[in-house]
Amino acid sequence: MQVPCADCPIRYRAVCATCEAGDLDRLDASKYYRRYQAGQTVALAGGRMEFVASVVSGVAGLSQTMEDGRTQMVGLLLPSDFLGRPGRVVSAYDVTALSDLLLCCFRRKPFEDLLRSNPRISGRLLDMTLDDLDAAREWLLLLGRKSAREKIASFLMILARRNAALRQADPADTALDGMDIELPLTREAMADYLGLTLETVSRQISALKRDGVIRLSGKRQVIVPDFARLVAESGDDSDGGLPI
Amino acid sequence: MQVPCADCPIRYRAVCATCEAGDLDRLDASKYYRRYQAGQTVALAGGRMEFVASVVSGVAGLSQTMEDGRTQMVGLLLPSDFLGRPGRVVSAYDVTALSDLLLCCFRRKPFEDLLRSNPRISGRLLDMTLDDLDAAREWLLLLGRKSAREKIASFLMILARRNAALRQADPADTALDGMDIELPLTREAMADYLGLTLETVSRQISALKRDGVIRLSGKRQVIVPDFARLVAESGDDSDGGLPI
DNA sequence: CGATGAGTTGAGAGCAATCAAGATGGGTGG
DNA sequence: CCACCCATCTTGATTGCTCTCAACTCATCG
Repeated sequence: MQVPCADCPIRYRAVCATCEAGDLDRLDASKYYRRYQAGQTVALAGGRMEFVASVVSGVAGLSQTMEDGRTQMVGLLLPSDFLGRPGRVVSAYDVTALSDLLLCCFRRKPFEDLLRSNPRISGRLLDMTLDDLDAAREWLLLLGRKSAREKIASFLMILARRNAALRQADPADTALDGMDIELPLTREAMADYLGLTLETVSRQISALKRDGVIRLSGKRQVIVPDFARLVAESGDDSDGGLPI
Repeated sequence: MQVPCADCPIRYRAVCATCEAGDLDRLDASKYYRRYQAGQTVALAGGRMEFVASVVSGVAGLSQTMEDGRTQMVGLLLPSDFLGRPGRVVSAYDVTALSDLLLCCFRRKPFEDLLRSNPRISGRLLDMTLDDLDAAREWLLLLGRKSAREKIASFLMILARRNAALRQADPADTALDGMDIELPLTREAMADYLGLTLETVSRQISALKRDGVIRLSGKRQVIVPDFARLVAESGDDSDGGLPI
């Protein structure tokens, strides 16, 4: 049921990436797995979250809701991403399992002790947080300035790049032609993420399909015949941006 | 010209907040001040930035530009904020002085050595980065879901809260009635920040003034007679959100 | 086989962008 | 001291993209 850290599929990408054998023993001792079904709530904004965790498999979303019900997803956690803020037990966001989700959880106290005593882990967490910040800033550009069509194209690119990174493939654009992308989100979740309505998401996906930028197999499987074309549609610079 | 760390106006809010006397001596030894005039470029995206820094006074903006010229500001650095990413000499963003700006700069090598050897500083930087990430996520909600009017109101709130925090005042809403807010940005810079055009910014400021939510003295000075009213206009929850 | 949730498509409305003039105000030079 | 200039800001008219509201399709599951 629970995999030892040394055999973990996200061993070299998660917060534990820079750990040495001794560190892993301490993590192994204080960790436990938790599963959530698609749609389940992991934590509520303002509620206590007694652990921090790494996403082992599946997708989780962080979202904020306004009084009148408008919601915006503000974080998308894929395998190896870190969930929770050390030193703060109260969650600032709603955390939802967008697909079936497996978390590797650490009780706060031992994890925070480890953070304080182990510069390899705290340094790794700082690096990951800085990456999250860069990703959030990419997202600011997307939400502030991109058209609906560009938003969809950008989102597909992100998923493709993350997929490639997890498969250890070269994330250079040219290597991604013909890749199929599994959409782990409903149209509504995509809309929450992209600052659109689900109807607009649906329309733009249809339009990209009609224009030959993507092909669909089922509702949730996207094939990108020409990745450079997708990049052009996204409005991004030609280079791949920051490494994931 | 250069103030010793112990007398620094941002001593207890910047990256050096948790330093002890000995740490400050090392910082004092490797720091130097740099001034920029409003509008000057501090660094270009893709260019080298040989230092990291704390903002002592003034305002700096981080922004991203798309190929066709659309720009989005992705960070607003006020006094005590940290500029630059340790371990990465190439700037990911354009950095501009939005007003006259004074930076307390640290050469990378000594600062990164200090980060590695001193858990007080690295812990403080992690905390500040997590705060930046929370702020960026607030901004995602603003860009993704708020109306132009709500964006302007939210922006004024942020400035008011930061002002209050710097003056060590209680950032509780009730204490802020009658506060005057100096806008350190042009309408265009505000538009870049809010994902709007400068015309829309101007129109919405006029509308808020017409409706009695704010008063203006000159173009750049805003008076908020009733802070709760401004909060209501911003669409935020009634509580103050996360501390700045 | 009806019920349900997810997704698609259409028609119309509304908000902010765009295009286009003016207004304001601080600084400079005659 | 005044006239002019330029950047900044304001305001108006129109356009266009996305939202809203609504109907319909499709697959899955009791």
